[in-house]
Amino acid sequence: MDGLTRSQLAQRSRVNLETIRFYEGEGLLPPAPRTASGYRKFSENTIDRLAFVKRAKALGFSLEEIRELLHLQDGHADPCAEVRDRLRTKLSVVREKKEELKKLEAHLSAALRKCNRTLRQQSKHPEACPTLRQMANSDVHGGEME
Amino acid sequence: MDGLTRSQLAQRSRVNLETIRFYEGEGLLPPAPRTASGYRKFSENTIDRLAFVKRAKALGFSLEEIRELLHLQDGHADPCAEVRDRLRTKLSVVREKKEELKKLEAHLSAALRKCNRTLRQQSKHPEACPTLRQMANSDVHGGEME
DNA sequence: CTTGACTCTGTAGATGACTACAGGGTTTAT
DNA sequence: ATAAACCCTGTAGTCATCTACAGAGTCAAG
Repeated sequence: MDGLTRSQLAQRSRVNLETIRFYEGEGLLPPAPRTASGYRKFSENTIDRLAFVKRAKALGFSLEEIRELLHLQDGHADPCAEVRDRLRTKLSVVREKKEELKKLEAHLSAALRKCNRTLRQQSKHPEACPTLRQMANSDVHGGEME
Repeated sequence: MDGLTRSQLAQRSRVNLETIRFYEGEGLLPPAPRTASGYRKFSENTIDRLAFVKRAKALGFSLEEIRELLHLQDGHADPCAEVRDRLRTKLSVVREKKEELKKLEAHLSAALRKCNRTLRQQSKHPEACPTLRQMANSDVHGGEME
């Protein structure tokens, strides 16, 4: 028999049982088809969808934004031109995030190198580790964000 | 006279007035030095620090995690080896996020290309735009995340 | 045909991250 | 020297995102 129950889906995708219902209500999952007695039956690919939501969340997208991404994905066959515009917007957001992460990675790995250097020399003079200082100002772009 | 008032800092870094006090309380900003009458005086680089917080938030880090990043950055001269371990952990988190974003970018730009192709041909047969379908399953890594 | 595990709905509680007062002191401009 | 514009603290309210009941129905095993 195909179709997962809510708790099966919860286990398989490692989200809370109640969260599934919540997501359905929020439009992040499509309304699940029901059995005669009203039990939800989820298809396998709901697992993928939940994984997608999880990943997008971890990248700093709100549920609202994720809903948009999913609608784009579901190809709610709009006047395609509008879809394209939204895609462009999302794409630029994603690229900005990538840039920010690149900077952050650079800061962290520089700090790590410094830290390692210090540790290697610690046999001679213990103490110290002036750790890392300013990794904050990755360019102070006078920019909005809201 | 040097030192920004709370509202000056708020304006310059485009965060809410109250958020500054909140962040101070949460340890995301160091306790600001005060004037004789108890007014806070912020240094210029607090602006950078707030910018850092904003960026990190947009990348999906919680305030808790950001506090850790900042502590690392402040070089609270710990047994350096422990700092290094934390740096490593953060670094791997950042790299994972980068990977996820790369996938997401690929999905979105593929969708965009498809969308554009369709639009270019629309003179002949309007309608259609089977938009994008599955960009969700970027590999179904059977993985945790919490 | 009962019992225990599971489902449903609706609603309330929890957590993180702000945001907005209220009541009172301080500074500045007139 | 008084009003407007700020600052302080403490506390309460808001919004997003879950998470946990409570009360009632359903299903599968013994």
